Amino acid sequence: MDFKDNEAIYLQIAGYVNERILLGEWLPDEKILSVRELAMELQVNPNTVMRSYEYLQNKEVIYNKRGIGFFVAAEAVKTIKAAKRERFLNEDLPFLFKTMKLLNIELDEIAGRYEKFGS
Amino acid sequence: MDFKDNEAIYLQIAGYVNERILLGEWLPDEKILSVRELAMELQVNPNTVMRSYEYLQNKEVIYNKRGIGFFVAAEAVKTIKAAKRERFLNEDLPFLFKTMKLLNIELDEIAGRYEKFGS
Amino acid sequence: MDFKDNEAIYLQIAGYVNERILLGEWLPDEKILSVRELAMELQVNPNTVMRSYEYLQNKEVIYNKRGIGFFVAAEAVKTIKAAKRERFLNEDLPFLFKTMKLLNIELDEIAGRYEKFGS
Amino acid sequence: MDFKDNEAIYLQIAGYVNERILLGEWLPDEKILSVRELAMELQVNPNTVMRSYEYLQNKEVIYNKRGIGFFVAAEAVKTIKAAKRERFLNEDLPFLFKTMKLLNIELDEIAGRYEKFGS
DNA sequence: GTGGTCTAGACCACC
DNA sequence: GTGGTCTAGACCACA
Repeated sequence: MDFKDNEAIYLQIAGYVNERILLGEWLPDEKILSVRELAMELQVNPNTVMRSYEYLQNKEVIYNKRGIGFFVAAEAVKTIKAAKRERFLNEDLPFLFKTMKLLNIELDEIAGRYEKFGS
Repeated sequence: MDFKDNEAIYLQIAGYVNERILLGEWLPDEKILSVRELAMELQVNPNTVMRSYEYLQNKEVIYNKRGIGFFVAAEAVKTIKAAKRERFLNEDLPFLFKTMKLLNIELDEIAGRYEKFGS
Repeated sequence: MDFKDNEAIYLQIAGYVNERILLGEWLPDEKILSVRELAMELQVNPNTVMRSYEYLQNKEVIYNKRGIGFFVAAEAVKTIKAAKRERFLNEDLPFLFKTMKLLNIELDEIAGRYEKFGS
Repeated sequence: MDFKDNEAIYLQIAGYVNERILLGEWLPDEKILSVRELAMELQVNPNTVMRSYEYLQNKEVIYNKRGIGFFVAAEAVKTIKAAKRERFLNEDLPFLFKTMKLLNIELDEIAGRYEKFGS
């Protein structure tokens, strides 16, 4: 994993953890990598990973058992998707529509491109 | 005008200037507000507006006559739209499609919301 | 039994043992659960229970017979209550009064809630 | 200001800021000390103050204007008091009542001490 | 072993 | 000047 420059590393790590949960690699109530382990794996300072975990804990995506480690929250997938949906509907879509009107792009064209869209 | 938290203010101001040009409020080769005037209007530090103008000058949306002020570039509208189109096709659309798949949102739903979308 | 997040688990376990003594479930000079047994019961690492027992031993609530186990001190109930009273008068009450003033809560309201308070 | 040992310094600083707001020393929408300034004043590392400010920002007690500083939220006093009330009613009071029953302390006695309570 | 906190010092974008 | 992020390294309580 390599990091983009325009987003804080700890947020990118949080996103990375989200992905692994969404992909089902890390299951509910399963222990995730310890702060030090993930820091090693990502070649990053443990403090930075710690910050990601704190962030995810606030978002209720992971929880902590003291002295043992961090665990995937039971509702993690639901929580993550809800957050993404929220953002998509309230921010991304309106922006999209506005841009479409401005550039005179119709839904038909979008649909056409959607067909061809693979991944 | 109030500013979002997650984007640099000078970029938001640049966007605001783009809007006024696109809306035809500021016409080609017309002088736009001076740095100080716009700073007053937006309740912002003049340095910040200056930075926006420099940014827009780089993008060839405005140009400068020394000692007089900044002016809308002749091709400003075309330039702005080209940039937006570029970004729309290469970044926004792929993101849209990816998110739709992830959240199980179909084009129908997008279309439905597009109908209701006013402004 | 499940543990709160803001207090060390070994202290919560100590409190739990206190409760059982106060409730008369464990009587003076009676053997209490072994470290391993209580650890099993509470789904906790034996080290942690050991720490609770050491703590209670310091407080003279329980005592140890080497090779046999831990026993409720003869004066355990008196000791526990004295400690609670001490803390109540010197810490809890002043805090109560301070908070009442700050939040404009009168004794009447406290009394009202006291009525409704069951357990 | 000197720090207790059993609570994280950044939380104690957050409490200290809360106090100053409750006392009316720092008013709504007023700029508070910069991270570096408060760090100097309290003889503490700026990172630690930063952490306090982040914490208070999450709690919506202060907000940030980028490049300018942190400001007291308009509803800060209300927010702080609501949080304190919440905790008082749901955690402190039940504990208080339980202890009273255990120690055979009646409300009368509390009332008596409340009279004498000065500060 | 785990997380949690703190310090020191650095660099950056932004206002 | 402001906050924001990151690193390095330390120490601690807890399980």
